[in-house]
Amino acid sequence: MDIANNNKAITLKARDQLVQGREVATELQQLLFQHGLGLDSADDLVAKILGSFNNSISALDSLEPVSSSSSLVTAVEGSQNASCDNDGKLEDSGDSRKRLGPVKGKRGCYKRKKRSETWTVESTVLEDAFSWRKYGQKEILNAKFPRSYFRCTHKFTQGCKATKQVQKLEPESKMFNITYIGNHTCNTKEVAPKIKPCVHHDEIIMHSEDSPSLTTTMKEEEENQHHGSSTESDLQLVWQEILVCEEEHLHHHHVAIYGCGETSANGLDSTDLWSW
DNA sequence: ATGATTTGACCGCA
DNA sequence: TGCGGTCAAATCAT
Repeated sequence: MDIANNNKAITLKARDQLVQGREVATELQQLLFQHGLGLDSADDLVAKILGSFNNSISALDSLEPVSSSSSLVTAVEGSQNASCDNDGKLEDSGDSRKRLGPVKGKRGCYKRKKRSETWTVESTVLEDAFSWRKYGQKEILNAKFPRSYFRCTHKFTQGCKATKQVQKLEPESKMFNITYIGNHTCNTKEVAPKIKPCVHHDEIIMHSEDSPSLTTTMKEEEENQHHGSSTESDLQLVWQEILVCEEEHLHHHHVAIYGCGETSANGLDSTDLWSW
């Protein structure tokens, strides 16, 4: 019944985020210009980012002509209520190695995470500033490659709840879809700074429903506040579709441009991890 | 010896 | 009921 309205709201929300992202990218462009950092590569990158935002917005507009985003909030909030029964207790899903499970000797006795802050990155490299430990891999329906599951190395020592999922996208490309779930609560002082401007993140998408801007993506790790929304997965879907679109436009550059050689704490490397 | 990864089993949710 | 996420024993790497 309300599905159409909901989809429309999601589209509007996605568009809103894109517009904000475009604005911030524009600011970045001006900053680069003003501070005389006019590196050609940086200018090119910003121009591409802007182009991607414009293309995405145009694509959305062709689907759902937009005059204003005013209806967005209420529609989204409405659907949010529908399933937002997050009681907050489910968060500590896998904190204990030995589950206090009711049935002894049974594996997989756990509480599944209901919802936490999630954002998706498409990148050609898997490593980042945090150290991760792989805890699973699974074949995903309709996916060409299995999905790998990582948790923070400090999960048990510091109770860090951050996890990430990594999935290769195309056989011939080195592009990975990396989904980060939850914020790091571990002490990361000793590790590398978060995300540097020259990062390998060719695309950054997020669907943390209330996040003000696409460019705040990686800073999400510093923010623990979260307001649940049932539209998160829908939004992610939208973002990913957008990405696929953009990817077709830009993927030639993506593979070529990045590769700063940054090292990760655990030396994750796509070639090591994905031997297929 | 210790920590990381692999992999099949199991559980929760849609 | 099936899929996706997590657990944990077995195995591998250092």
